[in-house]
Amino acid sequence: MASIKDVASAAGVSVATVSRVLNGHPSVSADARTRVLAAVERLDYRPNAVARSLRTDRTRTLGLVISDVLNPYFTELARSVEEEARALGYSVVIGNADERPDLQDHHVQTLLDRRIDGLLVSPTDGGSPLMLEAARAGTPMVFVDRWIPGVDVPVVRSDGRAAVRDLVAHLHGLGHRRLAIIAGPAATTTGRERVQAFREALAAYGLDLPDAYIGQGDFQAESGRRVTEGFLDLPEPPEVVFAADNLMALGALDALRARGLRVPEDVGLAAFDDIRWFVHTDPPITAVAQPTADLGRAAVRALVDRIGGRPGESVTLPARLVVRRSCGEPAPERFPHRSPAQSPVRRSTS
Amino acid sequence: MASIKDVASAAGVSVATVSRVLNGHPSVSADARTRVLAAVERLDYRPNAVARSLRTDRTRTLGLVISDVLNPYFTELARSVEEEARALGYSVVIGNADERPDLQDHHVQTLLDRRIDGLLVSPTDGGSPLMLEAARAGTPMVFVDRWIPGVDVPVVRSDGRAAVRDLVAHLHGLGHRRLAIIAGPAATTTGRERVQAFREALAAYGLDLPDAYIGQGDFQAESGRRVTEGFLDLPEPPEVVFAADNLMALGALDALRARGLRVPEDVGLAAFDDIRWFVHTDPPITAVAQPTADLGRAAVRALVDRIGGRPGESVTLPARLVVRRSCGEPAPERFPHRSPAQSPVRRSTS
DNA sequence: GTCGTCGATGTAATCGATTCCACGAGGAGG
DNA sequence: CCTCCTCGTGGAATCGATTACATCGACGAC
Repeated sequence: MASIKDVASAAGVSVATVSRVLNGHPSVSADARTRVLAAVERLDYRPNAVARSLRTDRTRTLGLVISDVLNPYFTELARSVEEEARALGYSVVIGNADERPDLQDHHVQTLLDRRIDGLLVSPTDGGSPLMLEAARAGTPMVFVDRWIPGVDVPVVRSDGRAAVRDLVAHLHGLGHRRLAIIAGPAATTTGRERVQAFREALAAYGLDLPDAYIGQGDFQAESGRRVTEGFLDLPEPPEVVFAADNLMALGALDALRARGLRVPEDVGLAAFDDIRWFVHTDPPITAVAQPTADLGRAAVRALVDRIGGRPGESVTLPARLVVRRSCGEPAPERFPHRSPAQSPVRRSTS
Repeated sequence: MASIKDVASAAGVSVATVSRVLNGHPSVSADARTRVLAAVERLDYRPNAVARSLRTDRTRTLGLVISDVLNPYFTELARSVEEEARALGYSVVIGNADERPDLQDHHVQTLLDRRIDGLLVSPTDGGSPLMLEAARAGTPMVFVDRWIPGVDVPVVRSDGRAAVRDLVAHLHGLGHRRLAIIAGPAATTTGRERVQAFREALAAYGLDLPDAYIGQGDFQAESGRRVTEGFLDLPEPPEVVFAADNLMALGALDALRARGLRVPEDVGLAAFDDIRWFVHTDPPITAVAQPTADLGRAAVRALVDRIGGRPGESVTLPARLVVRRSCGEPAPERFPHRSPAQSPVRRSTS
């Protein structure tokens, strides 16, 4: 592959002049410029980004470490991050942690070794020494979705409390009283917060959240299935199960189906994180929707600010409730001609 | 950040010795080795991958350009690619083309500029000059899922012909005769092949595939919706719609619902590419499942072979049909406890 | 006419690693 | 005792860019 030297000799100038032309430096004669550009064209020359990065100490690359690529929420986040980054002249390298702290550290380490300009992380745990150290060492960093408390790093996330209150109001209005939650890992902020928001919302209706109705999941489908089975084995199973992410909702649905239970007649189901497929599941699933793409964009802007030496602001955007049929209430506008005979009927499950 | 020089002076040796220790070169004294390792530890030293790559001309990075991150098929592919690559000591940089040739070229160019060791591509079109040139210039390259004919590059893909034959047999057995397909872009191999396989399978049953029953989609949900609406407006709409990927199936489902049609009673639906949610859609969707993770692994192995100077073999794995209820046949084993009263009841929704 | 300024250009240092080559010490073999 | 290897080590070149500094010619001001 042609190097800057080849271009220089082909154009009859020095490498300095070639570099000036390529970087838009003003003091280059028109003649030299055209000769250089012609040589570049002729040789199909492309600057070696590796060499350039070594010299300038900037890679124009952002690292994004997400918790799980198979989760549509993160995939949408990744897409908006890449889009915004591209608009700002950066590339994005994605690392998938698969909800495993060791894999997360592997990717963080690899990205730091590659000297990325900044790091966007949705931590899978309470904070690895590696990440804390990187933050302290001054690596430009921004947390997105999840964060690590006590670290001085901007956080871009969504606040689901209002939406969870709306959800509980909705469930309460439908007559449900025994509400359970499939929680995410306690090591994650979103794992804790969603339980907390749910508990507070229940309290506002004088409802309790007993320990038996808090199932410990790990944001993966299999844990949703396992926890749901536990709920169903209780002497008094919950009337509605609220999954703290969409994959655990999928697992919950698997478990309910395996037992031949109907949703919402036998057990209601709701999820945190909305995805397109929820419209077409049987039944359509009521969910708390985050403004995912906005989060991604805001996170990139905050990170690029940090890279540029500016402070980089934390952002919190509200989530909203999307009511569908999985908790009992029909969504009439989607099925305008549905007769009363088809409305959900409450029946015993055991 | 500490450099190799800092380590050298801290350990009282030359940079050459530090480099030898770090790279496991045999001729280093035990004494020097321990001093170097101690200094590395103390300074938290990590080799600068950028500098190393410049010198060695190897980045230990693979580029993966996929057609659409929002498509669960590609996301699963990306995951298995990263996993296998990591096992072989490589990192993966993903570029999302969003089914746009210009974006695809942008990512290919960026990856080449970064001097990735090899490129894994699922081309969105018939072959950009850029990619053809890169292949000709000797960049180690492997096509996965889709490919560009006439280029001497290994292809790792899945053959859906047998599964499509099984699908048509299934549909024919259910009494369906008017079968339509939502095709992918004609510029992609998968776009063409799936239509071709469908047509051949139909021919085996003496069925025709009229032009009116071939809708031109672009592998995105919106096109599935649009094409399906066109089908429904025909004087004689098809009995079953076969979507050439899962996103177009989603769009088709949207369109069918918007018209108040029932699946499969009014119109059947099948899809190429199976995803977990298809089990829980209303109704569960019959699909052709690719061995996605195997494809990803095989592609990485082929690419790493190429990088190592070995030939790198093309691989074709068979897809298989997964029958669910969306074309008319119930899958009883999935709902073992369902009583007759709870069986799907045929009712009008409109 | 001389001097200072400015624009265009080239030379060379530099980034942080790897690696070729030379060199000295020490041991084996004659 | 001398020669020849081998081993451990350091010096310096190198990868491909950017950029500080020096140089040189032309031109305007005095």
